[in-house]
Amino acid sequence: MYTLDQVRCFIAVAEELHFGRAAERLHMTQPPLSRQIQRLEREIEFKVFERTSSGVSLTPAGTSFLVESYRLLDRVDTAPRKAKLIAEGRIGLIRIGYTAVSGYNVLGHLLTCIRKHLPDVQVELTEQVTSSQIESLQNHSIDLGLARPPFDGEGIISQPIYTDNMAVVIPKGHPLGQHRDNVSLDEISKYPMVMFSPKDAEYFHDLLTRELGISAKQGKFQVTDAATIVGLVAQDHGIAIVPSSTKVLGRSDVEYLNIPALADIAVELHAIWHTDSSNPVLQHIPEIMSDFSTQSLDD
Amino acid sequence: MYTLDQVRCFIAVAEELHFGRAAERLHMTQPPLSRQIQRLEREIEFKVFERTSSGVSLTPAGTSFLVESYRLLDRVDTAPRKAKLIAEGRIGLIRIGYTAVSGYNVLGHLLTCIRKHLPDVQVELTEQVTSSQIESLQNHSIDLGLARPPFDGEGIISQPIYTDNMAVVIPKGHPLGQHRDNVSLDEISKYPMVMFSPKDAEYFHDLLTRELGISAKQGKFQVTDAATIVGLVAQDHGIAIVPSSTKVLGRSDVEYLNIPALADIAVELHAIWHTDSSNPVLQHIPEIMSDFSTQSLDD
DNA sequence: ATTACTTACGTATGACGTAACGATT
DNA sequence: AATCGTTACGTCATACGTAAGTAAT
Repeated sequence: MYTLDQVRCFIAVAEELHFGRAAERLHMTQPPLSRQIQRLEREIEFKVFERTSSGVSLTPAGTSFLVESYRLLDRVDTAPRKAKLIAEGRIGLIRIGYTAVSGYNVLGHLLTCIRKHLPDVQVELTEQVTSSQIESLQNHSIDLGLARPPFDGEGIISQPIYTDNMAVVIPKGHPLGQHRDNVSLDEISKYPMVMFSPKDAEYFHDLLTRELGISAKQGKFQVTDAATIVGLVAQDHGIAIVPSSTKVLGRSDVEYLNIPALADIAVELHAIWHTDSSNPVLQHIPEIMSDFSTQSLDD
Repeated sequence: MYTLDQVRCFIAVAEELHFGRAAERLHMTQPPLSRQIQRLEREIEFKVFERTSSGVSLTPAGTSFLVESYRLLDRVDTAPRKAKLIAEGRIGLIRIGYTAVSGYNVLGHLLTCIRKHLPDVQVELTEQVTSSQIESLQNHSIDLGLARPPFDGEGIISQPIYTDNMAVVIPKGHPLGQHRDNVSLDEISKYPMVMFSPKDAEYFHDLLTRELGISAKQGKFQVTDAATIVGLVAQDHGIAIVPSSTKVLGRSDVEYLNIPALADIAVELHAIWHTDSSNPVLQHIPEIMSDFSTQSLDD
């Protein structure tokens, strides 16, 4: 097999079309250069130069081999640097799972931070409920999740990234709208509600039932996706308690009430990842998160 | 700079994760292998292996460098073969200029032959009149042309590829249609004609005026493109004498007359190329042409 | 003690440089 | 005669293998 030195010799001669000058450029004398070329030609089994009376010229195959040689040396040069960048997590891919609600608000800001810190890292996004994200993290089919507690999977690390609060959403013109922002929970309990699913929206479901004492039976529908809940509310299928960030859905057919009973209820979104993920991009999560937390998310 | 031998050593150890076995696979002993890896690590300035008590493992950067190494060695392996194939004209690009009429018929068959002989050669097609093809050949902006004589450019080589004949084209329902295929030239001269342009369709223009003695003045329009001529005939702007291969245009609003006066008029299409084209694909023109000539073009 | 990688040292392959050679203008 | 690439030959660097060393189980 031929060597990189031979390729470098070849390129020099091909560029100079003169063994003497090429040797000079390579800080060597003609004879060993000549031998290197001969050896290269023996290894690759074709002549790269035509040695005529009037000088040296590339053969057709040599001409083609020259461009291949450039590419080869380029790869030789970039391979270690690229490997280092990959290992440092500065280039590569990060696959992120996110809950639908986080997509309304937090995700965009997170992507901005990622872009800022790691401009050459590709991002792949998949909408997934929390339980599915944990499974994917353990499969190693995603690298990072944006999810709601609890995280009971093995090896899952979580860090709070954003705190939202809950609000009552009612259809436009609903009687509760009259009292604006000063409604008690008891009041609300009189109306049928669209509830979060206990399975795929465990966090919100438990929050409503446990923390607020709302009966699951009050819900005529059990829905996973907050956007769907708001949609059902708009179409008069009940009222609901949803994260405030659903406001960015921008629906004009609903109203939000920031009632006192919900004022102290904080709903947390966490970034989660797996301890033994091999993706080097995750190294930068701390710096990205700390940058993220300095930004205002209000809109 | 690191060497390919070092890369091969690295791959062996990375695959075995064991210096001893890797050395065995490389038909050498552990010490020099160990030194090769050390040297590699010194050259690329990062450690590729973690030497722990419990054995050898790849560092993150080493893991990335492994995939780069595979690609590198792959290129080392393919570069000479690729160069040889390019030089032999078995892979690469051939840029072909063709006249509009040749596109109706000959071009397709030629491409079939090229595909058959040179399945891995890409073909780029540009419609050009003969004079423009010659210019492009001299510019080296095309490699091959399909054109009509004469070829008076410097260094142009031509070879006949297809012989067509001329036919009278008349609009459907035209009085000449009654006599079907038994019309004299004199008869035709009574009707206004759509003529070929003397500049961009020199070959056909000269054929009609010189060989058949048709006066240029008989033409109300002078047109470059045969398809346009047939279109104008269809719309009753005159009759015309055009190559028979325009029949493949498939227009039902015109009729063709194969009159005796045109029976012996052969119109030739040539493949043309330039002596000092550097495109190695042209080496295969002879074989392609001889294969082409054994095929029937009638449809 | 054994296993496995690294360091030390002597040997040999091979790459360089000088010198001589051959071919062309 | 001069230029330029190749062959011949002696020297030195580099890479190998053997042997000894070191660290961990």
